[in-house]
Amino acid sequence: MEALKTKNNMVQITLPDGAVRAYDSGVTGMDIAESISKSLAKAVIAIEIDGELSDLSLPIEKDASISLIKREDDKALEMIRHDCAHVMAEAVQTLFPGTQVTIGPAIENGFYYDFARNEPFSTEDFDAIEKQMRKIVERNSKFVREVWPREKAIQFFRDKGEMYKAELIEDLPTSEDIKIYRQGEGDDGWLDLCRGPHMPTTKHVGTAFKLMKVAGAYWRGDSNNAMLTRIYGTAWRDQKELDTYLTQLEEAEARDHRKLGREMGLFHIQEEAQGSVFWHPKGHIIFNQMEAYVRRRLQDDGYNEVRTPQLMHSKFWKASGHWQKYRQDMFIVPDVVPNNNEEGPVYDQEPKEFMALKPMNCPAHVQIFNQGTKSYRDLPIRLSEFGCCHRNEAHGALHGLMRLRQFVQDDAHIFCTEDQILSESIKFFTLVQAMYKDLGFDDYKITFETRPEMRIGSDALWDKAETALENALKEMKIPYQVCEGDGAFYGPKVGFIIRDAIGREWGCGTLQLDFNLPERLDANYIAPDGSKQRPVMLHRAALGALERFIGIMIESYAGKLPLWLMPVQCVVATITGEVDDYAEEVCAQLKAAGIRAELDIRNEKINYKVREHSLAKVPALFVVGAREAEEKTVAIRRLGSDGQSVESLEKAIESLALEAKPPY
RNA sequence: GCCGUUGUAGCUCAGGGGUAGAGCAACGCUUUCGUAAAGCGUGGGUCGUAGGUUCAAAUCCUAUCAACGGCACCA
Repeated sequence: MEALKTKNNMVQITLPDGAVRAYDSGVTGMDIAESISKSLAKAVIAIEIDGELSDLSLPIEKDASISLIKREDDKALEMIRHDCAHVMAEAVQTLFPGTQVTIGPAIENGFYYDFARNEPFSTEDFDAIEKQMRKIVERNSKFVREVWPREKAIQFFRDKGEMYKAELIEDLPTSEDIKIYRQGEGDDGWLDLCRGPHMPTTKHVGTAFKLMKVAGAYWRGDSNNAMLTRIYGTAWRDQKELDTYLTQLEEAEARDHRKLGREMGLFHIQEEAQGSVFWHPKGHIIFNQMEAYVRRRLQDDGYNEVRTPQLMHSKFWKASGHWQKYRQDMFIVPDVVPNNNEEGPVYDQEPKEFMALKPMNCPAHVQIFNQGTKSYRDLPIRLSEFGCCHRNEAHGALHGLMRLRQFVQDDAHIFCTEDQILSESIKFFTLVQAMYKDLGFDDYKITFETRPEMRIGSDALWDKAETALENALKEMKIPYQVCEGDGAFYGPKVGFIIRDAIGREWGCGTLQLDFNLPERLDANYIAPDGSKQRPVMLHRAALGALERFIGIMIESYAGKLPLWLMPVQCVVATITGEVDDYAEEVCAQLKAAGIRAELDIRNEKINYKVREHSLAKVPALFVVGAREAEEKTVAIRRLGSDGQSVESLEKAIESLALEAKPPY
């Protein structure tokens, strides 16, 4: 390519294919598009300048690499959604005068906008709002970007009664321009404070959007502030994409673990024990299998399993700091024997001493560590427990198996020296990765969460802890997301996050580095020089709460769990009553081979049995009729296939038993 | 905890000021049948709970509880 000379008033624009063109300084994305082709100018909706999305109308005043974004590009989705939020806000303010606007970002699959209004919206308003939105889109107004003086902007919104917007502007850093986007004609056009960028006109929003739900949301995410009304919507490039999304959503809702749990007879929750699970026989098989699996993994990774008290004196929780931070969410009981009468307990004296159901296991594990004298030679000590914990979670937080008041963690605490932090962390990350792979999860997010505002321990200690933990992550070369301020009150935290059927994220595995609790609970070991030293404590759970993990697995597998976890692995179903004896023999042999098998010799047609067991998600159906009994075979029908294969009984059992082996 | 929605048989849902209805499931009888629902019959609910209005409430009102969707929280 011929080298281009840069003149003072020219900028060099590098296109995605590497071509460099010179334009007058102040050239806009639209100018560039027009200079390339008319059709491109028609299709383009935004420009990426040095990797940052911007308005097509923004003048470019220095050399840059750019890429023109068309409406069909993936990157356009975010803009369609953001613009759609603006269109919705205008629609709402048109239909409901007096409603204040606050913020309205694009989110995954759509957008939302938070409104302040005395009367909350209801889904019955959606039709009218959507209709108004379509009018605004059809109006095809330009999105015009304006930069206002700060004071004018504040005054303008105050005069309009938009106190939230005025507050937002006041809090913007003074270095930042106050950008206003107008989407109507003239001075009366609807406008909003916005960082941008936007597409050229409202028409680009298109028609593939739908309002989804209303919800409450606190102003600025703070529960001390006013509650606003949030309207969620979804928006796509075309109707087909929207339809696909809505269908997916419907299918995902059918995988809801609460629905499947009931249908498959796994568990239930009732209001007399809200937030706690009644595991039914079938569900408890899954629970036990998971626990056994974890136990095998931990045993081979050098852990020692323990079991500690449910109720412990409050002094431990005070010493650990949990009392100070979490006592509102703890189940606390007086440490005296009351007279229990019809109404409840009666105390002769006001109780002064208290016990608490353990909300977590760490202080108990420290008590075990503290028994006897520990030498540096003993470290690391890894104490594991299927710890049953109780937390009095807020009502609104409870969610099926995902968020409970009573749950079992695959918890463990590793007591080690500072030198061992890196190797122990890596050992744990390796274990978690192997376990998630075993269980069929390769899509999970890893977070690195740093010191929160409410915390114990000195900043120096936190510096040390955060560096050590982050180093372990870096050493493993795993991509992770930093979440400032999200750590535990005693130390920084790595989180393993998995999504449920409809995309909600749930924290599962975790590793927390803690220099604080050993200090507070006076844990120590004898160092090589004979001095007493504090061990470091690693709090870790691979799956987290077993209940939650099982819930996620149910959703992820749509109830069709791996064979080793399925409560009923095989049903032997007869075609006629004449082969009952053979069917019983088949079932007995399956059980002898370690398969969880059931017999179905009911007087029902085979079609009926096949349908019923398929709906119950029985992974393998062994059908036997006169032919099979005669030949000592079974007709195998596997869940999800509509055909069947006939195999000798021996071979069928052998291959099923092999498949039913747990992954570890 | 906050905002909104919902709460009728085991499940899915209809109804709606005059004293409860369907399908599936359950139970009984008939049918012994070759890969996703055989036929007939029977039983089952005081409509989340507590008050109130009314001659009369499941239906209207109030309170309350729970579930659901978000928000906040999540050691």
